[in-house]
Amino acid sequence: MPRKSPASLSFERPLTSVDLVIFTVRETRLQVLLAQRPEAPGEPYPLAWALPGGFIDVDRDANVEACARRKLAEKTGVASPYLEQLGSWGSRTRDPRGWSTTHAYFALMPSDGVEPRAGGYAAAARWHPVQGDGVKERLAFDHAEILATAIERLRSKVEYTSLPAFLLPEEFTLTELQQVYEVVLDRPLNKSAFRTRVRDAGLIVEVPRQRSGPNRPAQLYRLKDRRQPVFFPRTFNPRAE
Amino acid sequence: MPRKSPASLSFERPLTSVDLVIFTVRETRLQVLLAQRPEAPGEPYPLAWALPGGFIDVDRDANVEACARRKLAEKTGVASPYLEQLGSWGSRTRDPRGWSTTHAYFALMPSDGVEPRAGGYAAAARWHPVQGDGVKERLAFDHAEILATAIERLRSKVEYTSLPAFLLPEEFTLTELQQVYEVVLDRPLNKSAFRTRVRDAGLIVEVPRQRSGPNRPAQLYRLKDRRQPVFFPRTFNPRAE
DNA sequence: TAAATAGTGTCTCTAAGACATTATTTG
DNA sequence: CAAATAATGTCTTAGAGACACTATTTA
Repeated sequence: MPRKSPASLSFERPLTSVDLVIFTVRETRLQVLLAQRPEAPGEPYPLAWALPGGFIDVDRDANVEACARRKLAEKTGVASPYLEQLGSWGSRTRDPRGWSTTHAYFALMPSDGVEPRAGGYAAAARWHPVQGDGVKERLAFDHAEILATAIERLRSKVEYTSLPAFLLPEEFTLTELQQVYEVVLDRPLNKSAFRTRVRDAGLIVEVPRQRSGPNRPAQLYRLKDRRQPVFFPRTFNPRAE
Repeated sequence: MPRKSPASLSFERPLTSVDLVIFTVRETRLQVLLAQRPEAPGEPYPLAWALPGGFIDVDRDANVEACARRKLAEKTGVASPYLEQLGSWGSRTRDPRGWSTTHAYFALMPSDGVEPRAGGYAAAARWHPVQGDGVKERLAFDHAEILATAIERLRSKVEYTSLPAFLLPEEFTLTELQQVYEVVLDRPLNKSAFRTRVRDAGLIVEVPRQRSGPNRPAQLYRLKDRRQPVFFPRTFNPRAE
């Protein structure tokens, strides 16, 4: 039996925030956008790196996802990247200011033309290369755990979905697409198997253009659907989860 | 720029709850545990069926998962079933009492020996058969959406993991295991392929007992690990997500 | 024509699907 | 032995992996 009557709603409420794990690939590395914590009095983890995010504003945000999109636009200026919910975390101890919960989202976007914006209370925002299951810097709150979960989810889904395509600009070659897969998975993939799989899945369409270089030009493609990933019938490596 | 200073923490906080989607298989059907909403004044959706759950108690619950386990034990008496986070929902309108968020978990348990308990403020709790992407009854709040997400997640994971094994009692035959898969997926599976897959995955061990009937007795097995599911190298049906 | 990368073909291997066959119990 | 279900075997097929080979551009 609960000791308090829920009907009264007079009990203490946890803090509620949203955090974003924003991935891109630049310089052939998987990178994540981090914001530096403000130094203002009362702010925990001053100057530490953290996932961009913040408290839900019950007046401005109609729902949690809208809050995530708002913060995403504030940080990156990108209007409609791929966004999916990662999960939620909440405990008495994760924030020194009290019982708090956070709703974590992860976003994938091309790196071209995205310059991190400081904005809000964050002192600075910067791309950080992913190394193993995190970044070099020590993160604020439980953000290392959230980031590790996001990386794990991304790597796992990359085995059997077209997610990495959202890390590329509008038009790309099949080789570029394969390279993004290889960067995220951190292992080489078979070329002909990769191309057959991508073609059979019907997730891309040719555009009437080619990428030129000091070699045979490559056919350019774009995604059929920029919102939803496609699922492949098998994982890449039978050993994978 | 935020209009309010987060440092003060004086802004309004959403309500925070946890909801459970508890699945079992009984009478060869997938069933979900629902609780009836109380009729007390101030309570929304009186007498409607809803997912069991309730507000986080910042004094009793150390974290969100602990809160979920507490509520699970209150409703079913089962101490350690399979439990995984499903996601979170939150909006200004999902609860008439104000901006609210919920952290949804889904649990799998054997039906033997579990009698739903009323407990707490819920008037009654009962197993409801799953039909399609929900149940026959109209659910309170946005619980139909949460339930549909849980069913989708379960069906999807059943294609490539050993999750259904958590719906069975400690000891089971391979035929019983296959039947649970077929109930959840709502389609027949190939017998020899199923057995090869389950054996090769090494998720079960023989117990020195057999199930007798008016026919050849069947070997009994138990799970090697009652906590984590095993991932298969491919989905059952190549057509699946 | 050499360098470089794009793109394809062949052969093998793993595991699922269809379906038949054998095995072991009870009545 | 008949009935019933357990358990296995055979053959086919889809798609990944390894790796060689051909194609097309620029310098």
